[in-house]
Amino acid sequence: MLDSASPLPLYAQIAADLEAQINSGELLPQQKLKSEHELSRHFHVGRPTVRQATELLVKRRLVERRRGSGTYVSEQRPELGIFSLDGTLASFAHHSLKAETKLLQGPESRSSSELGKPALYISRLISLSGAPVLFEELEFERAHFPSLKELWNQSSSLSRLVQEQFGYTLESAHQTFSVVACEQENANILQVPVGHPILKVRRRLQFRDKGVLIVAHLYCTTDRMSFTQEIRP
Amino acid sequence: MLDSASPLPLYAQIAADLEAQINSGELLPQQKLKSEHELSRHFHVGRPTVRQATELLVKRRLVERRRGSGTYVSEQRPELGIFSLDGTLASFAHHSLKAETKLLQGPESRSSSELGKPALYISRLISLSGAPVLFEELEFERAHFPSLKELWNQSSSLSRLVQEQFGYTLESAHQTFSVVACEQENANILQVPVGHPILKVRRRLQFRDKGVLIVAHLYCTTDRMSFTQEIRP
DNA sequence: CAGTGGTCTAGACCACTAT
DNA sequence: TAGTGGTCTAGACCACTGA
Repeated sequence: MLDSASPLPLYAQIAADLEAQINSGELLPQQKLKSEHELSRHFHVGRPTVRQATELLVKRRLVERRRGSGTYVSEQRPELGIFSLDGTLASFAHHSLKAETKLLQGPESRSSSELGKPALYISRLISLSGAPVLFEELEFERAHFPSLKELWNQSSSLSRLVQEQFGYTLESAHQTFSVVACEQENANILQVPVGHPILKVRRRLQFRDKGVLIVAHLYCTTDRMSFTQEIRP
Repeated sequence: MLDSASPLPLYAQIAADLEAQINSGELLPQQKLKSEHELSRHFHVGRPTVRQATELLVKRRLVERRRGSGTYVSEQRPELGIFSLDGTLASFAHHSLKAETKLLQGPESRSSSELGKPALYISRLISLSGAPVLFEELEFERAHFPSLKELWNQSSSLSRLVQEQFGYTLESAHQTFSVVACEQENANILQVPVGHPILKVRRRLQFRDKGVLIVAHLYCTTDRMSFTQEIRP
């Protein structure tokens, strides 16, 4: 079950195990987890180790503890708004909006003006019932994402890719908001008149020990769609 | 030193003690804290308790742990961008911009359309070297902020007021971004032509066990000033 | 009432850092 | 090598919840 020799600490392995049970549906929302004492016996570890594990899940709001009662799977899956840190695409899935994503330019090499280093460029367009609402340009520092072209999958979450495939830890995100007049090229893509005011967001993602590895520009037509974000302190 | 009878757990008391030392300047940035073993002896508690305490400070980025070396006071005080959760005003202070804030309408009672309950209304204008850049309207659920008029202080941080004076814990913030044409009233205030596109942000602040107690509307002239935000996962 | 999570102790071994 | 933080054990007492 658990591997003491693994570089992953026991509590992280336990957390991963519990998370897998939640994701697989073995543990349903509002369902009570085994008590800490039971888990302690089940995994053959001390209770503090179990607590370290559930602590991780509590912080990620996958479970909640109720004193005197038990630990329960959270009712609501964490909802993500656009401009969240978890990626642009993920935020649509939770709103039962049928958003179509179209990759405009696949991963291709480019010299980045913002990263100051060779980069991989991706642009995509997200539409809602046929109307374009969000045009997104992304640049990845190429040296840190060697096999991005192969791993790239249009339907998967970009943030998950970075986290799970490359193992980089997002430290912070810096975003700048401005209202701009839509330029010719973007006007064609977003199907708005040239000069139409749109929301532009410049996003820079900083990773632990790595610096800024990803920059993105988002162009949003807020008259067709509300863009929301949810933040937790 | 520590009070075992206090409802505040020991680790929280220790964290508060260390935080006070940092804020008072007793502990300077980059300075090393006593080792966990030393702190354990000093406070007459077990080392896990000390770790629980520093864990709180690590999460708030006041200190950072370096394995094999020690625990150090963080170099940078956490910086805040506008649209952060820590309030609108605070974000200017860290950018060495001389922003003037003018209270347009003092705390006054109003029925809130958004909160659905009696509210206290405040509006203020923030200018940069004479040019208005941000108009902010705030509504507080009146029943939860009884003495806001008296406690209100134009220069102090609003978020600190809520946290420290009223003791409410911010749970999450929900923000919606849209580009709108400036209406007559706001156009006068922001000194832009009627119909000029501006960034509007609707912000709802949710507090633990209380629900949404504060809603705000921000109107930003992004052509005069960049609005940025920094988020940490 | 029994069971739960919240807190805490007094140790232990390890990997890592600095000297 | 000595000291540090990272992890873990095997207990303990408490306040709280729910039957």
